[in-house]
This record gives sequence, structure tokens and C-alpha cells, in this order.
Amino acid sequence: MKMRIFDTLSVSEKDVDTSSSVRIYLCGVTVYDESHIGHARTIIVFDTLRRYLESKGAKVNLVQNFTDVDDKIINRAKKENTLAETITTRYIKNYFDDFDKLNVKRADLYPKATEHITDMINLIKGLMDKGFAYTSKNGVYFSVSKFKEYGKLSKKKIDELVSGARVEVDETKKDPLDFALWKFSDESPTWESPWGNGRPGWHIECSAMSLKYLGSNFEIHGGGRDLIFPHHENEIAQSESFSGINFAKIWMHVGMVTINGEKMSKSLGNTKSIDHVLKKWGPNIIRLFCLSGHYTKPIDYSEDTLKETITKWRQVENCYYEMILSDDSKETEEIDQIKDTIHELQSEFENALDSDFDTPLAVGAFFKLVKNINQLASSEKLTKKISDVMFPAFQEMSSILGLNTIHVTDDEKNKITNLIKQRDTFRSEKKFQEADAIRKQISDMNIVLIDHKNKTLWMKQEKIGIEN
RNA sequence: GGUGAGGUGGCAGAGUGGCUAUGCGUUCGCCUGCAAAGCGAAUCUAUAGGGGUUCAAAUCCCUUCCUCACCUCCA
Repeated sequence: MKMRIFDTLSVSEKDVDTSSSVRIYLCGVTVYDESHIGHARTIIVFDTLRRYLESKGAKVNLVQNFTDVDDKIINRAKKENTLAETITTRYIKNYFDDFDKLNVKRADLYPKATEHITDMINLIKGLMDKGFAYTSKNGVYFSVSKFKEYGKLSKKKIDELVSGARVEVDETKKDPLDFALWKFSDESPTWESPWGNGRPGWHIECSAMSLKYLGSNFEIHGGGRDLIFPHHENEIAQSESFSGINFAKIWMHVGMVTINGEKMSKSLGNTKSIDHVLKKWGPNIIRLFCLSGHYTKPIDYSEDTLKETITKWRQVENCYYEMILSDDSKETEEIDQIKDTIHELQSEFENALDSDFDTPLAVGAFFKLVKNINQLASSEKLTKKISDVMFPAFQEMSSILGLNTIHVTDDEKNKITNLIKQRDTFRSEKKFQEADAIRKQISDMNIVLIDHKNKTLWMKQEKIGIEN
């Protein structure tokens, strides 16, 4: 089945062409501070999208930029009395630390704005030549009135924007809506340009880098909803004025994360850094949380919601260990029926993702599978044979969702098995104190024991910060 | 003011005309030496207010109220 994604520009779902390479440009972060849960959501959504497309056999080319030249960076550098580069290096490292922990696969390319100044200058030159840009006292500006379709993405009327009067007042611009392509400045960081020394505007970097690496008409351009205006609107104006053809085929925008129903912002002081949420909840729960609502809608970060997710995650862990520790001590029945169930759940999972990337439904299908397996285990019916049939489906879904149960080494495994044997001996001799001592010893290794009728199941549980 | 998205059981969250998902929570039970986890059963009977269309509406139309986001940098 073809995958469909909602396109902000045409306000309709569009087919994603997976027959050739799927080129995706994702607006990344400005590296002047720690990343937060809002960034995490957008990036996890795209990571999951990428994993899904790849599982369908598509070749994905994912490019995600770093904005490493910006007023915020310069201000921060001033404040710390250091170079902008020191700041950006620190937070790029910080970015990878965070997102590696969140089990986000590396993009194919992470271009930095500062390494593409020449591309931007060439782009601006082209816009100048075609009459879309002009110089003024403060910089080079894009002339919005020259681009007739301006406002088509954000559905804004140009005259309403003007009368809104919230646009910055700058007497040197021909039109208040015009935005900077190049800002004159002699203050570091600064680069030479045909028009004067300075630094690029924010919007031009994404146009330049996406055109360079993905061409003038690629499959998906993404980012947070808050980038629709003005960032993506301006990118369209620049890119389409330059190339003369339509820019991205699909504009995919991810909803915001709120905190207890409120917008998350620095000024309110309610941002949750990735470092913070990782310590509190761990990667799997954060990923499940980020995928728990449809990507177009806002999701709310609240401890109660996250706590629920812990319960769900424990079920997944339980399920995983039930499967890998199952044996063939019993007859296997109903294997055909089980295969049918798996196929049903797999198509439920795929249909959900194919229809505008409905991760909440897909996660639901995954949990149905987990429940199914746990039910079999609970009724002592989960044999090795059945596990062998179910495990690949479980693995496939977890890997698309980017979930990772904690694995154990063979050494650990042997150690645990031996300890359990000892404990069983004590138990059969009704030496419960000794048995409990061993359980304590095992639990110190983060291993939880579950006594079934004829055997003891063990599992390594992820440590969840908030539970301690 | 403009634009967009919403208002569903204690909470979360599906469902675009008809048999009212699902999850969490709660209660009881199974299992266990105990525990934990898991499983089972029960519980809750909801669709912002008011009109209308229809044999039938959470679902369509009108209207009122409310919430949120974006309109300035923002994922």
C-alpha cells in the first residue's frame, strides 16, 4: 500500500513516492542551548518515519541542518565571553549525546550553516540577478512583493500581514514584510560578500543547503509547526524564485509539545531538557510519549501521562523476556491461528503508518501484539515454537518505533540462571529467607523474577529515574 | 483582530449516521511460601450548551460558549 502524508501546502494528503530515493530535509536546531522535549518530538517523529520508509524498502536520504550562525548564538557567546564557535561546538556535541541516547539514527548528513556560506552567497546572487532581492543600509533583503505566491504555505494574506503591524520596523526596508538574506556586520562571526561583510539570514541557509544536497524539488520538507511562518514561507519564496519550480513536494509539520497544557518556552521557564527527561523516564518512554499522539496535533507533557507509559513499557519488557526464555516443554497448539493474528496485527500496524503516519494507532497495534504474547505466557501456552513465530513481528515493530529492550550478555545470563537454580533449591526446601536473599542479590542487578508454575522467568528491567 | 486545531467516561484517547473502541486508574480474582510482574473479570456508559436535519447523530447543518497554537525568535 502507498503511504500518504498530509501536506501543509496543499492541505491534503499526498502519496509518498517510495519507488526511488525519498529525500527528506528536516529543519534542525539552533545550537545555542540544550535541546528540549519539543525538539525531541519532531526529531523522533522523523526518525520513526525514516525507519518506517526503510522497512518498506525505500532508500531514504535524510538531511538535517544545524543552524550555527544566529543572533542567539552571538549573544550567548558574548555573555560567556567566548567565541560563537565555542558555543556551537559545545551544543552540537550536546545534541548528539542527547539524540544518540534517544536511539535516534544518525541522519545521512548534518550540514552546518557556517560551512555553506558560499552556497548562500551564490543563491543570493541569483535572487539579485532575477530582481527578487535588493541591498539596503543594513543588508540584502528579499522583496516579498515580487513573489506573487507569498503566503501560500501559512495561508496568510499579504495585506493582513502588513496591517498586523507586528512586523519589525526597519525604515531601510522597502516593505515591512521583506526579510533579510544577508545582514551587514563587521562583528565576528563575519564573512565577505559582494555586498559587504556580514552574516546570512536564517531562512537562506535552509534554502541553500536543501537545494545543494537534495535538489530543487525533493519529497519531504519537515520541521515543527512553529516554523511554517515565517521560516518555511520564506524558504519557499527564496527557493522557488531562484529555481522557478516547486520546492518540496510535501510539507510535513509536527505539532508542539505543551507542559501541563501550557506552551513551553524559555520565558515561562518550563522547558524540559532532553537530559532532564532522559534521567527521569529513559529513552523508550520518551519515544513512546512522542509517538503517542498524531504528529500533527499537540501533545501534553504531564507526569501522569508519562507514568502510564512506564506500565506499558514494563509489559513490553515482560513480553520480550517471555519470548526469549520460552522453551518447548509443552505441545504447541493453534500455531496457524497465531500466524493469522500476527498478520492481522502487522497489517494494522502498516495501515496505520501508511495513512498519514498514524503512530498512535501503530503503537496500539504493537501493544496488542504484546498483550497477546503476555496472555499466552500467562496461560502457560507460550512455547518456543510460538515465540519463534511471534518474535520477528515484535522485533520489526519495536525497531520501527525505535524501542530497545535491555539485553543481557551471556555471562550475565549464566550467572542469573545459576542463581535462580540455587534459589529454586532453597524454595523447594522451604528455606525462604535464603531464597529471598538471592532474589535481593538478583534484583540488585536490575533483574526482576517472575515465578510461573513450572519455571521462573527473569527479566532485566530498564531503570526508570522517577521510580527511584 | 486574522488563521488553524480542538472541546468525548476519574484521566488519556479512537471513532465522520445506526450495534457506544482501547488504554490507564479502581475493585475483586488467578498465580505465589511471600512478593512483584503478568493474566482474568468487574467497574465507569461519556460525547461543551442550545437549536435543526433524520426512522436514527459523538458523527451532518446552524448557533453560543470555552480551550490551545501560530501571526516576533522558536522544533
